[in-house]
Amino acid sequence: MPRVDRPDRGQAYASIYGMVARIPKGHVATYGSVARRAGLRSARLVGHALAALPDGSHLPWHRVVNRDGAISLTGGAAEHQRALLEAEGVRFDMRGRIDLHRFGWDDETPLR
DNA sequence: ACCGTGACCCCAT
DNA sequence: TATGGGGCCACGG
Repeated sequence: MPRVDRPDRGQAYASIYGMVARIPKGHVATYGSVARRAGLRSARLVGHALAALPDGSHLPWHRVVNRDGAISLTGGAAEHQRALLEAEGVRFDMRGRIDLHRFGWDDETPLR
């Protein structure tokens, strides 16, 4: 019997991908919120699952950012993600952060 | 099996 | 606002 609070990797990944697919265009969700919505307790697992996506994936992986509203990817990939978001209307401030009060999916509030 | 390393997050100070 | 420490999970050496 699999533990309900710790589903196997396949279940976890499926839940994560399902939630990411629901993020509306022009909005973003955080790793932590995706994890919670998917019934998981690890935000890291979300990042791990997204990193495992094939290049041609239709999933809107770029709509997932960290708690600060910033992009967690490093190097050129970060600029790619930012370009994809800006193309759908998401704005970044001077410090490269997104206002989650404005663009966060479903009442996502930073700072507790 | 142990340890380090992440597309992370939360709390206390 | 900024650190430090702990929790979380998968992977690779």
